Amino acid sequence: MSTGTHSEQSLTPGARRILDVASELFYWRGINAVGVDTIAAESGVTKRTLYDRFGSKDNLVAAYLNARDRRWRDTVTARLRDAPPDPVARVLVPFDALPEWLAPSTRGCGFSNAFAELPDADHPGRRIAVAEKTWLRALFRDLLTEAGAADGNDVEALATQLLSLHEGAIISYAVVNDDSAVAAARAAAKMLVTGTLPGHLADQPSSR
Amino acid sequence: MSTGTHSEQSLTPGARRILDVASELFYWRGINAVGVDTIAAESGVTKRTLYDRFGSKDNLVAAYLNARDRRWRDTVTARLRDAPPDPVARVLVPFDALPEWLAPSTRGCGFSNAFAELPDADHPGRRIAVAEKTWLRALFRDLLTEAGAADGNDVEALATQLLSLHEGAIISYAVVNDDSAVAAARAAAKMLVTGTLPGHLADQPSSR
DNA sequence: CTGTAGGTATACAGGTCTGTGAAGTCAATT
DNA sequence: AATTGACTTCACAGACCTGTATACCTACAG
Repeated sequence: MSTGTHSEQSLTPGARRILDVASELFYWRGINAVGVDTIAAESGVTKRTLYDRFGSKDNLVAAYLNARDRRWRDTVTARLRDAPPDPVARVLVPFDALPEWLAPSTRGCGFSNAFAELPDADHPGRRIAVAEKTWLRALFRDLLTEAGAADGNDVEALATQLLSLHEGAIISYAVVNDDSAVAAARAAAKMLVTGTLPGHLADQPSSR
Repeated sequence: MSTGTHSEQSLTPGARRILDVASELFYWRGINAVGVDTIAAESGVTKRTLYDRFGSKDNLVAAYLNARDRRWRDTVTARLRDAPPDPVARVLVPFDALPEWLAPSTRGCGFSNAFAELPDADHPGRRIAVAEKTWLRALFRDLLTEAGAADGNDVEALATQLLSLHEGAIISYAVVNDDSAVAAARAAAKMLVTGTLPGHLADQPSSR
């Protein structure tokens, strides 16, 4: 029992600190490079407490990715809520959220990194990483549909293209250290969207 | 001495086997998840030999990435050599090389993965990963220039966009398991290139 | 007053990690 | 005949890994 199912804010103070410290260390040093001893020590907590709260390192990794996933989705949906109604602009919202999300980081995307570190398809952490990208792709698809794209191959292909641009921008930014990567990817995304959508300005609420 | 500087084909049979095995294991299981004991055993070689040939695990990691980098660059340049002279098609060659390069893999890009696993900026392996992406971006820039793009911001931004599409396609393919990701990214790249280049068909050998 | 939850401290089991040391084998070159 | 390169076997250091066990402390709720 213990953790995993609820995963809510029902964390004890110690567990909260453990998760915060673990998140920081997992992201910056890598999941496999950080041991539970370090996490416990850095949290001001004994290893016993860590295992009482989280059960295993794998669970802690999953909790880290889950929390990160929720933060990311909340960030995007909040920006969508406050975004202007222009449908094309809304499609680009995930790109607008990126600079703040990536901050100064040279560490790239925590989910892609986790994917790289967890080859086991059954690892709960890997599943969360996959779910995050799947969610983002679905979000692009939905936003495109709202923007008046006809259902069909075009929407699917365009959603994939936007996802690729998005993920690739993070890599270009982190690996090649290209500060303009996100803005460039956003511009490319805009071009693709306006170039593919049928009503090129899509002002009227679609043809349905 | 020993390894690192020459890095050529001057490998002893044992070293060759070690490098082959290590490459396979590092790619599929992750660098930090594979120990030298496993590599030595799987190579039919003692740990002593491994250290005599490569000096350290970090060196072996660097050798792995170096070899992979060379294979990738050779693949792309060979395809460029055999490619038709159409300048736009030549820009897309790295995308055409992807399906064969990624094969059935669900493990994504070995360099991005290494980047995720090696947070230390001084690690020789990380440098190689960065160099690979930097090279690809420069290649896109050069191919765009040959395609008649005017020097300036456009070329730089477009090169970044192509790199992002390229890297993102690998992630979409590996993480989301989207088989069409590479083709979609290629189509997007084509759209961006033809939409941005001045001479929209760029048939004449540029304006210089 | 008696549990229970959330801790603490310490020790340890059983393993794996990278890396080295000492001594020796075998084949090819010089 | 001597040397060198490639390699083996075995042992070991010293650190780190995940995970558990024993025992105690404190605050609070029924």
